[in-house]
Amino acid sequence: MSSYKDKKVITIGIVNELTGLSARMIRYYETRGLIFPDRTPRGTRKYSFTDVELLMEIADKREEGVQTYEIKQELRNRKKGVRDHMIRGQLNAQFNMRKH
Amino acid sequence: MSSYKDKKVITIGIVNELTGLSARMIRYYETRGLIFPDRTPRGTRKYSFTDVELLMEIADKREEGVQTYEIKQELRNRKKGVRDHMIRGQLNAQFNMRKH
DNA sequence: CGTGTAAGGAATTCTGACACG
DNA sequence: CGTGTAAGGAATTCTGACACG
Repeated sequence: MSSYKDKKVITIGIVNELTGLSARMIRYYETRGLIFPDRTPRGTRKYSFTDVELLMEIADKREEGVQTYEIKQELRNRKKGVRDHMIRGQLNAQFNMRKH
Repeated sequence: MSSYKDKKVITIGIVNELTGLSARMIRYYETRGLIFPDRTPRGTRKYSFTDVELLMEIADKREEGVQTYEIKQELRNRKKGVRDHMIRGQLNAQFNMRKH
């Protein structure tokens, strides 16, 4: 299910190059619960390409004036959407099993 | 044609974690022409997942006692294989165009 | 040939805080 | 609330070189 896109291997400086967001902003979005980098043994943050994409979405929202808290709500709902989708998938699988 | 796998965004420390190869070895394989990282503006090396995979292959070859020069030959031939494959693809495309 | 290591410097990252608003 | 910045320290990376073999 996961792949290179989800491997957390990008340091904050590179994320800055990729997204245009300052390290300060990137760290702040973490304290606000929008993003969850891994850490190396000594604490350096590591991000995935998925994280980078999310940060770019966050940047867009912020430019529209959306506050971090609201963005967090949206992300929460989106996750719920994914969960529902997976549950629906499971139910369908069970249904199909009984059908045959 | 390219994707996340080919984006050069991984620093040498992370590559070390991922491959188990020492920074010294990783740099050495570069001087031997086996691997070609990008650089940040100030010279820090950046690798792709493809590079990481290649380094693991190189590590295997080295364990078998294959010298870097020989590994380079193999890589050269492999590239040639890719080129031929692409040329063949183009020829086939032209052939098929005339067929119809 | 391939890799380790000590050396010295430059650039990176981290945290907590003050600033503005 | 969101972001910049100066501060001080710790960890990273870089290059050129000596070592062994």
